[in-house]
Amino acid sequence: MQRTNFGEMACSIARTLDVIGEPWSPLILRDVNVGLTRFEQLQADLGISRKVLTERLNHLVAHGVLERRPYDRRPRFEYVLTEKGTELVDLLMVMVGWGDKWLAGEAGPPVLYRHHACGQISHVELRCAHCGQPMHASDVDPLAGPGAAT
Amino acid sequence: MQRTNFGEMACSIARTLDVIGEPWSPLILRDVNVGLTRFEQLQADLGISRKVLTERLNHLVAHGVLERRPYDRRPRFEYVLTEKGTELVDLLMVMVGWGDKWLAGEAGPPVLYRHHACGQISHVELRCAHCGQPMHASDVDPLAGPGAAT
DNA sequence: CAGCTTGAGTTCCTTGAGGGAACCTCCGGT
DNA sequence: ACCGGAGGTTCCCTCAAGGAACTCAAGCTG
Repeated sequence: MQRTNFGEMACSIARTLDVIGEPWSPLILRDVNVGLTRFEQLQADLGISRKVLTERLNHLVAHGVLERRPYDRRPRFEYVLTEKGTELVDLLMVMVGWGDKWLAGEAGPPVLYRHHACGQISHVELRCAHCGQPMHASDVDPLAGPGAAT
Repeated sequence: MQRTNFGEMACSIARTLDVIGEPWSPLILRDVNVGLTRFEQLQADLGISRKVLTERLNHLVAHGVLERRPYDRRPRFEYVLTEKGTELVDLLMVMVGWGDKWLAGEAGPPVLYRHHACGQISHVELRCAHCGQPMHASDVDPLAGPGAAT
């Protein structure tokens, strides 16, 4: 499958997909985020092929999303989120919000989140970083930016 | 490639990936969102194989993200976002935010967004739907929900 | 009416990524 | 010296992505 190169496109969505666009990567980040940081843990939890897991981890490390570091004198490694990777978890939280709302069905969401600041079970909402008002697709106008394609 | 079935997992991230987890789908939604709604337009803009585009569109329609509807007496169709699909665009906006910050490089972001409410060039930020304070991965505790795996 | 055009797919072939299982290697413990 | 476990690597097989050619229906053109 000669996959199209998304990283070259003049689009931040395509570029982001070049980093985590293949379906295992978000699940790897989810697991790393909750403390499943080792190869064997990830493989067992996800049921992913060891070969593919190796590829994904290398890819995520190469893109600066994860950091591979030893945790023993033996050759043992764990994968931890970098700052760049931690900010990607925002994306996961939005996926959770959408999946909980539209795909959970009668059983309800599999996981709930309690917000530290208010102590309530809640979910994320998109706001404008400038004025704090809600900011969805219909609330913005796109303009050509400095990095626009020629 | 006998792909793993993400839809069956008790995880809203995996379920969401089952719907838009393959890398073309977010780009299709992006295009549909900005008015490229017809088969030929999508194919030309994305450079995607016609076969794969057909598969993706059918998949997105089957999952209620897009609606296929005729726009002529001839057999001509356009794809429009449903409410479910429109809410998925939030995910794209978060991807844009991350890509702009971490992947745009020296050229800067390819597209800027002006927020209607304040008129400023801005980007999205995650807030708690309950109290309005910032809500990121480190600000929440996960709890087992009603739909948790047995 | 015959023929052309256009949008929207469908078919077919080739390539290569994902799955799965077996294998390898390094190192500390006994 | 042997065992065992973490962290991969190698191998083969299958099936999805790419790409180009083909089809089909409806309107338009002369």
